[in-house]
Amino acid sequence: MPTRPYHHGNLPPAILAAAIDALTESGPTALSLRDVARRAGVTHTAIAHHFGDKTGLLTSVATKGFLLQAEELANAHQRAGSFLDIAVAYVRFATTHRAYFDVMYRADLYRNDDPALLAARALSSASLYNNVGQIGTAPSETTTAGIAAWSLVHGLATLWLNGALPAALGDDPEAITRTVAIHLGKS
Amino acid sequence: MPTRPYHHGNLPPAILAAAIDALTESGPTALSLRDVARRAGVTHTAIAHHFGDKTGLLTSVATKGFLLQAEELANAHQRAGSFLDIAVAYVRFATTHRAYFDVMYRADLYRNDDPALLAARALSSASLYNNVGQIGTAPSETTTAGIAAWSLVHGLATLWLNGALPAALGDDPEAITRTVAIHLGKS
DNA sequence: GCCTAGGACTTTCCATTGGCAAGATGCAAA
DNA sequence: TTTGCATCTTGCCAATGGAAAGTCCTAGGC
Repeated sequence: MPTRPYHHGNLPPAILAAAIDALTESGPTALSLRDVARRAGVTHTAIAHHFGDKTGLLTSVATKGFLLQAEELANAHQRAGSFLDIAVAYVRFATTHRAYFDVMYRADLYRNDDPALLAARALSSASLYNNVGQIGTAPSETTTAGIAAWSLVHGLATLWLNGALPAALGDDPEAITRTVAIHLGKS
Repeated sequence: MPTRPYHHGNLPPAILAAAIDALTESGPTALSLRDVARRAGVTHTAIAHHFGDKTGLLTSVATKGFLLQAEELANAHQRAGSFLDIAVAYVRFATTHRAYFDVMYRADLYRNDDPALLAARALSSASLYNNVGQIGTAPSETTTAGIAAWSLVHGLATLWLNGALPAALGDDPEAITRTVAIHLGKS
C-alpha cells in the first residue's frame, strides 16, 4: 500500500524514529517539528496530538535514550564488570547514540518531571551505580567515588562530542577512554 | 539624553551584554535575536550588521567566555596553584558564568573556525594546562592525566548544571568539587 | 565651512516555525 | 448499522531569522 491510509497504524514509534534521524543529521538545535512530520509522512500537528508539543516529543526521546543507556551499561557490567569497561560503554553509548545523548543531558529541552522519564533515568543511574550501594543517603566515600567516575566519563564524552579535545589524542573515543580513565584513583 | 541618538556609539558591547542577560534568563535554546535587540534598544537587523547572523553573535559570546575563563583559571593558578583549586575555579566559572559556559561547550551554536575564537580557546587551554608541558605532541602520560582532570571537572560542572547529580550531595557545587576531585589519582 | 563617501541603523518584506481551533476520516464497540 | 471517539488534516496566527533597500549621521577631503 504505497498510498498511506488515513490512520498510520502506530504513528508514535514512527515519529520517534524520524526524530532520531533528524537529530542525528542536524542536532537538537535545528530540530523542527515540521521536518520530523515530513519524514514520517504526516502533518506537524499529528505530532502534537501524540506528544503534546515539542518538549513532549523530546521528553520521549530522552526517556527512550535513558532506557537504551541503562540496557547497554547493564550489558557491559554483566560481560566484564570492571570500571574501565563500563567507562568505555558509557562513552560508546554517547558516540554511537549521539542523537539520544545530546538530548538526555540538556535538561532545558524536555520535561524533567515526567514520570516515565524519571523512571528511565533512575534505571540508568542504577546501571551506572550497580556496584555502589546507597545513593540516597549521605554522601559516603563510595558515593563520591562513583560521582567522580561518572563525571570523568561524562566529561570525556561531552568534550569529545564537541571536538574540544586536542587532536593529538587520535580519533578513537573508546581508546582515548581507556588511556584516560586509568588516572582515576580507585580504578 | 533619554531619546537615543541614531548612532548608538558602540553597539556591539551593548548587544553582547544584552545577549548575556537573555542567555542567563532563558538559556541558549530560547535565545532570540529580536529579544536581544529589544533589550539593547535597537532593531534585530542591527545585530546582523555587526555580527553577521545569530551564530556570529554566539561566536562572539563564546570568544568572550573563553577569554574570561582563561583569566579566572590563570588567577586561580597564581593564587593557589594546586590542582584542587583550579578544579574549583573551573566549576565556579561554569556556575557563576553559566550563560557563557552553556554556549562555549555547544559547538553547533557558533563558528568553530573563527580566528578570534580559536585564539581565545587556545588561551583558555593554556591556562588549564599551564603546569603540563606539551599538548600538540604525542599523548604522553602527563597529557592524558591532564585530560582526565579536565574531563572530571567538566563532567562535574555539566552534570551539576543539568541537575543530574543526586540531591544528597547538597547544593554547593564548589564543596562538591572538593570532595569529588580528590578521587583523581594524581591530585 | 561645505560636501561627499561610507558606516550605522531602520523599514519592509519573506519563508519557516510551533501551537491552537475546528474540521474531516475511519476504526471499533454497541 | 450506527454511534462514539481517537486519529489525522486543514486553516490560521504570532514570532522568528534573514535579505534587500532605504534613511540617517559622522568623518575626512577640499
